[in-house]
Amino acid sequence: MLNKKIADIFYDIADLLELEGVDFKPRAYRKAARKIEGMKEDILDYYENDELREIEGIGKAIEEKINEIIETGGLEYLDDLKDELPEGLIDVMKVPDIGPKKAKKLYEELDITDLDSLKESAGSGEIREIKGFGRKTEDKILRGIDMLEKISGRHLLNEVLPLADSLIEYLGPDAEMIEKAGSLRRLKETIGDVDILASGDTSKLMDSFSNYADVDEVLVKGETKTSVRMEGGIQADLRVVDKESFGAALQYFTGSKEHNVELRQIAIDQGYKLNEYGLFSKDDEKKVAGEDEESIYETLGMDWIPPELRENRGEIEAARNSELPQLVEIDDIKGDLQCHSDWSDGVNTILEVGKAAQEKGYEYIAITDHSESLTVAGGLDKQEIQEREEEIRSAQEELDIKLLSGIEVDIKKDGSLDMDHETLERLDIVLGAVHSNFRMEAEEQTKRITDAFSTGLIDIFAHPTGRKIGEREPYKVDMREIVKSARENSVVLEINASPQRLDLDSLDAREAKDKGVLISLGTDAHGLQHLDFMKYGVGIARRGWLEKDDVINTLSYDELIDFLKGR
DNA sequence: GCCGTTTTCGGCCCGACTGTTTTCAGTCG
Repeated sequence: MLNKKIADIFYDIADLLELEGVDFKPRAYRKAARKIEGMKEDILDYYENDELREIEGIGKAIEEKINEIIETGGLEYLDDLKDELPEGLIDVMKVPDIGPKKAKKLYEELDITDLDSLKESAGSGEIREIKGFGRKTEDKILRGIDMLEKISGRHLLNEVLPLADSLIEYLGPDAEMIEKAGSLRRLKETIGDVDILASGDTSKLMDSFSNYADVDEVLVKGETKTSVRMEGGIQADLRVVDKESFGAALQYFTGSKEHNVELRQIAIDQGYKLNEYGLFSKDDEKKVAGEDEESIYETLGMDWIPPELRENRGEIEAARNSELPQLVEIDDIKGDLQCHSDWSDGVNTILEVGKAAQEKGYEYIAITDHSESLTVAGGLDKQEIQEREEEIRSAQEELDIKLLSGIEVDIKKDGSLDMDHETLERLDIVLGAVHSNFRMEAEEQTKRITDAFSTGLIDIFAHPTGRKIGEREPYKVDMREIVKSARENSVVLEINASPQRLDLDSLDAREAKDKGVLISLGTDAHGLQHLDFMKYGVGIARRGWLEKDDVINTLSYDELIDFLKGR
């Protein structure tokens, strides 16, 4: 989509300008990028109607740049910036604790131009010799690079899933059957590459696939498999199989590897052989199943296992005993329990958020703006919360769904809450969250959080580990203690559905469920398009074995209000 | 670079923390 492309260009410009030490411009470009990225409308419409300037954050200069991008496909200004400083420095800045100043200094002093040269220099110990740097910084750089490498080559769900869906739609007419496979079908938090399985006219499918508009380069093109690299560096594989083997291939290519190893062993034990072509009897090599997945699982004496559970974490045994959970589904979700309005750092008005939620068919949505101490996000004080109340009331009059007046209140370093208790008690819903002092020791951090729980004022603990995938490690915390305290204080733990958070992760979510703690799903939307993140949260919930009753978003509005009042 | 108006340029979010210093710069949220 063009909005995304333009936004990405502006983000790059902002980074490069920051490296040059330019003031304020980066902020202007980021603001414009965020606005464009978050718009529901196609920016092309604004361009065609000559209305770009009406978008907040777009003035004369940025309008001209958008025109240039639309008309020429590129932007000279960005090319010039890249000539002045190596593009790889943008990656260097992704290492925690390296910002524009340090990145530029590393470039000037040690000729570090990208992550590779940074790693080399940090490893050789020459970074600590630079003024302003030291041993600790050097260590931290090495650890930071490690983290980045761990997810390098992997992509967030929200980058990959829409891409896979449009590919499937595009290939659909040529295919008799077509499905996502791999970690994408299992809805894993990060995705290596896009796996698509199809049956139909092989050569036609392969040709269509390699001629897809977003394909940058065809890597492999063969009889059964074609691999391409798409715009943005994501690799996509298309495999074509016979219709008779589709189920077996889908099972095989969905994985996980661990699940498949276990399943194949079970097949052997029962006198079968399982591979991507089917389930075969060992005696006469006759195919006994394979056209669909269900027949394979059934023949092996178990229920069909939803892809999200296929991690060899007990699902096979449960399937054999017909004890698989009835996993929560997206259609069970009646509302979104974390989102931000323009009262804090969201881009949309409360009414806009409410209308969008209404269009999604929700019964309710919680407006949970930040509290005062999160100044970067324009957090609200007591007075502003009261003023916001007015707007919520008037928005409510125009809506068929219910707005919950809420807050995402900061849990301060000492475990106290960043808002007076009377105000919190008056609100419909209170999310507590940690946004500062990430580096406390586990014991201290845990106490901070459990102390906050014991105020009795927190309904939901938001993004419980604070991780940002590929950007920030979770803070150190004793999750078992948190879960225990949540149970004791009737605090609900959130699965934050934002694809870069997905926090709790599926393992912690399952642990919470096992200990009798309820889960809430919140998209943490800062723009309307983020409301669509709910499906990723549901994915994590499913991977965490959660059922409808484990998730409070499945409650009707009345039930939810009763629950919040009664807890 | 945008915005808003004191209509022509000044203000733009800023406090906490860390690691490096020896009183502060850089990063982060």
